[in-house]
Order: sequence, then C-alpha cells, then structure tokens
Amino acid sequence: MTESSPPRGGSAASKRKDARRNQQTLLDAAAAVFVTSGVDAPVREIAAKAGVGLGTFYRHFPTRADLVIAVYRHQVDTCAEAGPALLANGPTPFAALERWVDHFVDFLVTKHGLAAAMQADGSGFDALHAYFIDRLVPVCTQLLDAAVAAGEIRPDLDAYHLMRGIGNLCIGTDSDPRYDARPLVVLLLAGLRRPHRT
Amino acid sequence: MTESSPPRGGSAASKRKDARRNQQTLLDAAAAVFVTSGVDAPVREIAAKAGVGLGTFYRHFPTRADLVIAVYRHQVDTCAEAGPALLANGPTPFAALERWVDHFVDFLVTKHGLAAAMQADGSGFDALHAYFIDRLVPVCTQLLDAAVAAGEIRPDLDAYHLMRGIGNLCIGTDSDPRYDARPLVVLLLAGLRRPHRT
DNA sequence: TGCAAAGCGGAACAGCGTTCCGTATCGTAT
DNA sequence: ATACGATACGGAACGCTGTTCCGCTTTGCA
Repeated sequence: MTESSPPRGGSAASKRKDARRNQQTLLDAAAAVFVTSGVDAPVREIAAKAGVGLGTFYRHFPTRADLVIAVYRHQVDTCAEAGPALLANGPTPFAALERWVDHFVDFLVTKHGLAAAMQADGSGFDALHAYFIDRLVPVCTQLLDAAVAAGEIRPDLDAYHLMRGIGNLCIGTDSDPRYDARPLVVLLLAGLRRPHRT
Repeated sequence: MTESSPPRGGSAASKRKDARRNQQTLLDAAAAVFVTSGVDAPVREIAAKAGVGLGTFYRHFPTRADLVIAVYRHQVDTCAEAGPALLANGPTPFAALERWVDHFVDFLVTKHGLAAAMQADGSGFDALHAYFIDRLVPVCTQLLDAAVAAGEIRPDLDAYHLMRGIGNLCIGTDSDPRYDARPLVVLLLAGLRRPHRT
C-alpha cells in the first residue's frame, strides 16, 4: 500500500506547462466550491469555476474521488501524522486517542458531505473511502493498541470499525443544524473504556 | 360492503377500482425490488416490475419517500409499539432499551440502503427521515427516560441524537461485508451507562 | 519557422427523478 | 345497452447528473 493511485504517473514536472497550471486551477476551484457547495458539487460547476472544459477535468482527475483525494490529501496526511505525536506527548494513550479522534471529527465535520461521500456506495467514491482507510487505520490501530496495552480500554474493537463508526456518526452534521456528532463520538469512546479495576 | 357513500370522509376506498389495484401492485413490486436492489432502486424499475407507467407511479406516490414510507410503515409501527411492551416486560429499563435498539438495528440492516436513504440530504428522502423521527423518537424518549429514572444511564443524550447516531452507524452494513454496525451500537449504549455508584 | 505530440473544449451519450398531456378505462345516468 | 363525464393511465419529454469522445488548439522542440 505504498502508493495508492495518483491521477497521473509522475506527479512533479513530467507534463506540459499549461496542463500543470490547469490541474492547479482545478484544485483551487474545487477547494473553493467544496466549501460552498460540498464535495458533491457537480463536476460542471467545478470546471466552470476553474474556467476549463469537462475534458480537461476528467483528464486530470479520472474520477471524482481522485479530485477529492487530491484536495484533501494534505490534511489527511497531517491527521495521520498527528497520531504518533499525540501518543508521544499525551498524558495517556486514551487521552491521545481522544484528541486524535477529535481532530478527525473536526476535519470531517467542516467538509460538507465528505463523511457521507466516504461511505456512499457505487457513486465512484470508493477510492476515497479506500484512501482514508489506508491512511488512517494504521494510525488508529497504533493508538488503540497503546490504550489497550495501558489497560485503559477493552480490546473489543478494531481500528477499522472505530474509524468507520466515527465517520458514519459524522454524516449529516452539515445538513441538520440540530444534530451534533461530537457527543455521540465521545460516547462511543466512553463505551470502549475498560471498567475500572478493583 | 358497508361502503356505499364514497364522496364522504374516508381516505381508503374513495378511488376507482383499477387505481387501488395499481397502488397495491406498486407496493408489492416495490417491496420485492427493495429486497434485491435496495431502496434506491430506480423508479422505472419499480414501475416496470409492477407493469405500470411512470405517470401511474407518481400519481400514487408523489415522491419516492412516500413509497418507502408506505412499504415500511407497518414495520415501523410495529417497532414503535414494541417499545412500551419491552419496557413493561423487561427486567430493567436499560435492558428494554437494548432490546428495542436491537430490533431497530435489525430492521435497518435488513433493508438495503434504508439507513443511508434516511440521512441522505436533498434526495427527496426528507419525508422518510421525518417519518422515522416522528414515529420512533417518542418511543425512544420513553425508554431513555425510564432508564434515566432507574439510574442506569446518564441523562446526557436526547432520543433524537441516539436514534440518529444508531441510524448513522447502520449505514453501509449491506455494501461492506466486513463492516458490522452492531458492536458499535452496543458500544454507544455502553457509553451511556452511568458509572457504578459507590 | 515548422510540426508532431500533448492538451483542450464542449457536444454527445447514458441514466436518473419528475412533469405533462393525449388517450383509454371506469362508473353511472339514461 | 349506450353514452358520456370523471378518473386514471402510459410514456414521451424535460432538466439534471457523471462520463466519454473527437476535432481543434496550444506547446515545446528541432
């Protein structure tokens, strides 16, 4: 799982100048549109905002998921890298896990429709799901294992299910103002705690 | 029999014979298609299976949500009615809540895509979401209150959030075989438990 | 400057939910 | 039995998606 699947072969400078420029324009436009219209924004809207045609869009990002991944790759990587750091600095592994999960929820909740898109079936977003899982499950596993080793939580749950559950809980936070995923995520983690030893 | 003055009052038998027949055919076809293709099955597929045109479909069910509600109304009502019964027969309110939630999860998990459709935004499924909430939140509130009164759980969470969280956790159970929502739901409820008093 | 090769734009295709209206059927009054 | 108005039907058509395809333009090198 070293390399997932970048849109094009070499990422750096193996293309024509205008091609690279358009790709960047597209990324910027997508980032802007995602904020206002969510990640489900029509491809045409993004292409229009970038001032390019549909052909250009699809050449750079064969599937919508590739675009979303490209837009958020940096933030996902940052989130992944925060795991070990929190583990090193946190008072306890469980506290580190709590904070890391909080970061993750923050990320999901601020990206309209991202959580939903990640779990959506057959919408061509499978690659997005896979990317998140590949990148974050190992980190989550590390945090979970440490907390288990410290005797803070039960070993019942694997990282995949935890990530998946958190992601699911974050669905719809943007469309329904009265729904707040955070308390539920807290509860989920609380349910994981090992009953205090006697 | 006993229906001789149609122009008045009743909602049921005031239509033409073929209309009622087609409505039932549509319901049967939908129920069958939902099992195989999920609740997101194309309207055309359902209409074709029922052997009727699209116009007929939309006259009977102005929106897709109306169809889904009509198909599952009975089961939702059954679920709602099970609440008080479980509360009366269960050893403790929390046990009743657990069982009731289990029934609810069973229901959601066996209907492909139902959980996802319920939370889907702007897909015309809002009415579906509203129906579930209207029907089940009161029951859940009753169970929750009883458990709180019995000192079994913390009063942190309102029924809407719990229902919503459970519904969200059930999303994607059908499309991903390795994902199982049940343990997560159990964990969520476990997180609700009041720490044992001294 | 010339000229492949690489890239671009947008028309076109397929599939969706939904609307609309000419036509067929039903129920009844004659 | 027939005629006729109300009711319901079927499916073409519209608008919106994602995606593909191909004639034309731009680029970068000789």
